[in-house]
Amino acid sequence: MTLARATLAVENYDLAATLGCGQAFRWRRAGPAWEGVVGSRWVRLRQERVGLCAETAGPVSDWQWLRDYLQTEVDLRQILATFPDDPPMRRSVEACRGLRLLRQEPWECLASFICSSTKRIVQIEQIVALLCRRFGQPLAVPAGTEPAWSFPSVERLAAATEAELRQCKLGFRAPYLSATARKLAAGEAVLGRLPEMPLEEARAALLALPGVGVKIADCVLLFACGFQEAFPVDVWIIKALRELYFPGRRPKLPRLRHFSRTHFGPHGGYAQQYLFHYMRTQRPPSKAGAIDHPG
DNA sequence: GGCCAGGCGCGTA
DNA sequence: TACGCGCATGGC
Repeated sequence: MTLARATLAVENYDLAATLGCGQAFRWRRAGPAWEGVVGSRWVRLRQERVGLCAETAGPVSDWQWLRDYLQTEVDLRQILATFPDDPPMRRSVEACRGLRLLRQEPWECLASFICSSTKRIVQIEQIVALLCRRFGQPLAVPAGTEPAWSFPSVERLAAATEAELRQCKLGFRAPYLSATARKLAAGEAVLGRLPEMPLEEARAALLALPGVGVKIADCVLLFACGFQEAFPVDVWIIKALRELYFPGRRPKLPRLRHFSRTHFGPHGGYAQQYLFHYMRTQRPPSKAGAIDHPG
């Protein structure tokens, strides 16, 4: 089997922050590199001075699919310049200057986040890995590398029983994933059309799917559909906004949602991911209950 | 053993 | 509109 290699030229790119910040769930550290799956290809990535070194099971004549996924052609400085100039935002950007939003495949993103509710990121990664191993297609990988599978298709998960999904540790999320896969398989929504819709229309289409609320819808809009003003509000962001922007005041969720929509600008979702990563890496909870007792 | 995790859906007021 | 609760599962 041939191993295809390329170097994607890019500046201002923090590969570890980008792949490890909880927006995608299929990347693993492998020594100095990261290994994962993009579409139907196994991929190994390594950060180098001139850009990102990429390897896959070849041949590959055109690497645009990977540039699109990694968003290496996006001018990050222009995006960062739109963030609000306040101390929490400056600290968050300083903490991971080259963090990028990926452009993920909508179905994989949607299904992964349906699995995410009240789960830690490590557990979401485990669930997704189990789903891929059980229902995905085996992929070509270099000798000596762990086997890899594609993310299971809508049709395959629609055909899976709830019991089979529960065996992948989905718990109460199993019926949600099953029902959403079946709706999509029946043509009741077309995820590929979401990026061309107005934001509110795309969000409404996602909210019509079982197991999809505002938070998961916004994750799909932001991570897979290119709506960079979509601002997912989860427990980490609630904690971030309360501690960093409203210390000692503990505003309620509707107030925080309004603030998230109005304060962070046209790339608010991008800013959200910086806050999320900052909270998880620089300000991890020192003890249980820290969310309710910021200090 | 209690608490928490990139929530959602449903019942209630 | 805005709570409160149950839902599986695993780590600390």
